[in-house]
Amino acid sequence: MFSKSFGYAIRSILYLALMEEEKDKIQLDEISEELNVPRYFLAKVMNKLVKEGILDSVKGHNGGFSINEKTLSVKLISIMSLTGESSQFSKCVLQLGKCNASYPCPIHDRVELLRREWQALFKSLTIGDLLKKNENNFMKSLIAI
Amino acid sequence: MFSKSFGYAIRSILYLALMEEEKDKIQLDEISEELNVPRYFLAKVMNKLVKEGILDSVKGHNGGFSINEKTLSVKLISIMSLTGESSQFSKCVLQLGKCNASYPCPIHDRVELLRREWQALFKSLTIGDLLKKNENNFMKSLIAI
DNA sequence: TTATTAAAAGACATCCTTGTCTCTTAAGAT
DNA sequence: ATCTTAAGAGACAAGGATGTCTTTTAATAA
Repeated sequence: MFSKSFGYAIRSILYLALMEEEKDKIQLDEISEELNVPRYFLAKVMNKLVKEGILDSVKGHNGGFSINEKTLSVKLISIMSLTGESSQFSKCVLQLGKCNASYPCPIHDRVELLRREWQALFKSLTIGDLLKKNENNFMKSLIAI
Repeated sequence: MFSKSFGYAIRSILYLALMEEEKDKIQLDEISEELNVPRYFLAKVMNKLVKEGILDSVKGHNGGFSINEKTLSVKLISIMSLTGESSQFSKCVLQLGKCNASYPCPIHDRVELLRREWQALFKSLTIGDLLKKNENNFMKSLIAI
């Protein structure tokens, strides 16, 4: 349902946001170690985020990744389309090419309702929203076991 | 989100149920042709359904697949676990191994609500329920384009 | 019993996601 | 200018879902 890339992306962004006061730039090595995420694979995910303008990066000495003015307002749905799962919201559960309100598959209507809720959630939720939940030991919850 | 196997399974079962009055046994060839589904792959899916007792099959001359007394009461969630997507209901969206009500990830709570609805839907819906929607040209909606 | 039929079983290829490694590029330190 | 550092780019491998083909097994017809 949700790819690993998506999870890695969200967690990395949140990590950068939470660490922003301590350091303005954070290296890939630190992120992958702290969050327990495969380093080289994460590099590609981060790269996509940078290209999309969701994060900033600087090469070379004292380089690294950082959030920018846009980051906190990015909606989760944007990150989902980057990592390729937004099609989930439109694909027919029964894998029919043609399935819509006029020619519904046998579960179309019931599934459509729930889908709308998911879509609404990820269209409205931003990175900033997630950070607001940062009451207590939030950082710990980013780390994979 | 939902595998092709799942879609193939549901559609095949519904096809068998709808054709029951015409023929008591239907061959793989007919199903795969009518529903536009890859033949050999479908064979494996059907085989799982038979092993699970959801469908019956007879080998050899005049053999084929058919529904049984159990079929209509089978819940969609059972077919989902056969085709391997029921784990979707428990896996953390951020791919964290440890994510629960006590140690929630940043989106845990909101996702959990929606998940419960999905789970409830597929735990309650049966093949028979889907057939009740068979008001008009339902069969057409089983055929992939 | 033998031939035919159709499912079952198993080998193999393909595609996509994930994961790993090496080389290149660019930024800062010296 | 040169060296060091860290991101970027590209090649490659592993794994699972999907798709294809061949061989085996079992049921019926003859």
